[in-house]
Amino acid sequence: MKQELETAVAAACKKLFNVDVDVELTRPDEQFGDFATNVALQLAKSLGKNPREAGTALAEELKALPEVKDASIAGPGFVNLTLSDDALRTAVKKAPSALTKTYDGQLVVLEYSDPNPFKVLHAGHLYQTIYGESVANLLTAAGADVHRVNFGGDVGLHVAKTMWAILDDFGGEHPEKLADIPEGERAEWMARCYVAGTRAYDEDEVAKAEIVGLNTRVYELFTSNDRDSSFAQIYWTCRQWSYDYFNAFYASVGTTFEKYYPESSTAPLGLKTVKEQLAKGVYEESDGAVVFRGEPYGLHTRVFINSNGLPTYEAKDVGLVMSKWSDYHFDRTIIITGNDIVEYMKVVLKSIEQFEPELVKRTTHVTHGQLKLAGGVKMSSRKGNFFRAVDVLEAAREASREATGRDDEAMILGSVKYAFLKQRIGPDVIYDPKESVSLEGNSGPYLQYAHARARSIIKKVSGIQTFDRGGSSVVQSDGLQAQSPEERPRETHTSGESLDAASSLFEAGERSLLRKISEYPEVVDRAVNELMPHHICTYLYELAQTFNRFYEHNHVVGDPREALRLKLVEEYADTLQAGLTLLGIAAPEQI
RNA sequence: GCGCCCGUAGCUCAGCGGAUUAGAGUACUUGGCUUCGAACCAAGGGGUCGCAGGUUCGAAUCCUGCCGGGCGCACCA
Repeated sequence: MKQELETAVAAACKKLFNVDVDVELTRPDEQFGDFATNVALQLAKSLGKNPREAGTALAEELKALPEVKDASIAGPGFVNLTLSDDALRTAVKKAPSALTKTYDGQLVVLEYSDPNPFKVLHAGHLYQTIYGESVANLLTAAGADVHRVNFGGDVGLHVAKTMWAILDDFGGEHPEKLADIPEGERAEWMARCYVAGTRAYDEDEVAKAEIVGLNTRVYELFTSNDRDSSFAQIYWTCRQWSYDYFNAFYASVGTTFEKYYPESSTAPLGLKTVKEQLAKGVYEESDGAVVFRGEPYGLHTRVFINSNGLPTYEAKDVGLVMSKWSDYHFDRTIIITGNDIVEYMKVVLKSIEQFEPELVKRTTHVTHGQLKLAGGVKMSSRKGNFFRAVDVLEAAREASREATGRDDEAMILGSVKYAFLKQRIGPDVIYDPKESVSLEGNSGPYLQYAHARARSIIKKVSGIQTFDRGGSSVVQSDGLQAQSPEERPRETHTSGESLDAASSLFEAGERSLLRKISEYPEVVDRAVNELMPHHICTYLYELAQTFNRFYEHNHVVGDPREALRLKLVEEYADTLQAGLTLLGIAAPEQI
């Protein structure tokens, strides 16, 4: 609807003023109308006209459009448009198919979460998982073929630190002692070892030297394909424990990754690529290391291969990017990480751009801020007072129990997801468990409740009217693309009245709700284009408020306009559900 | 020191390809449940949009400088 109107407004400008303009319609305050444009203000100068004059002429011209009930000039020169009720109804009916297929047929590789084996899944990983999953849903809705992948360090210094602490704990290379670690405590035990290893590395010179040695040994497990030595048995078992834990955790929050790219697999390719490009002059040697000089591009210099000949994170990332490229030949790849590595990533990508410019052109790096607990508690995975992914969920669970006395997992997950997603991606996120589980205000549970309440109205009516249709099938039916769309309510109750009432088919409250529902595709489009799900959150909350206002003043069941209103409730519930689904949040029929 | 990001109501945030009277939530005050789930709705107080310039008919939004906060700047990830 929006696009058609924009085209029509542009055409009107062409006709009236003989100019080509890109018209961007906005959604003004409801009192002004359904859409607004400021083209008159833009054009006034070049046309040498008074903006109100130009706007008045444009408004007159637009009144002739069949979709437009009213057009008027306002303020300095805005043209406000009000849709006809027919146009509004059509817009809502078409809403599901109105999504712009921005990514139609494109293969998109989405990389997020990226936890390291041998370390803990921390709160940031959870944030990325939730955000990434929502982006995946958005892209899919926009027509993309999305592949979720995950990158993580199964080699590197952090692994050596954990391994050192394990060996220290076991008093040597005793893989048989792994059996003593209870299954449910494996992940936590490894996290503790990492902390112990890190402390030893920082405080004990001897341990530090041993850890550096272990780092090389871990790499050698791969080059020599060692799976049998005592050291290898410990390493491979713990590595698998990590991946098992990741998979279980992701499943519990509703994500499945198609592919893990362990660093051990990207390191050789990265090393090879960097060495090749070293020969071609992209990288250069410096103090025994291989570096990329970023200064000519306004960036800084980074080490890709250290002076021991081992690939650093930089080289592994080169390998990762190259692996994804050869595996998928994607149209676009989106990498989601914390914003502490923005500059780092620029250097890595700039270096790759020197030999694979197309690949870099297709890469988007999205970053987010740190997750903080309300109250200003700081966390550090190094010190061991880390804020783990499970801690976030546990905090929500506890707050929810306190608030409702219940333990509803769908609601708890919805709380956390919504709390994370409602904020614009980028800045730090302050998470307040109590607020997130609150049933009042802009929260996940509020929306889940709003949805369940609407479903219960529908259920109630279907129970009274036609036992034949069955409650469950009614609520399951997708009203937005329903087989029996708006005709039924219209003909039943309103078509007759509408003929003499020149004003409108819908009463004010009904129209407000309908108008709000009609915005859905525009909001999703925007969220897709900006990769920002928070637009959907803002919208859904406004939608629920609009509905509650309608519901407060308009009876549905038993009203002469019941059929039409019921249809509205259905459209509303379907829209709410669709939006929540895009966010990765469950919309139960009952809570 | 250099670079990147961020400063909007007490708190947490929308709005930032300029524009119709700066919006929500929360907290506070008040009113509304014999009626479809009140987990709701309505009303009120609360803002020099960090500060100062600039561009513009018009700036929270764009540009410059400053102040405040976060992060990053060679062999960690």
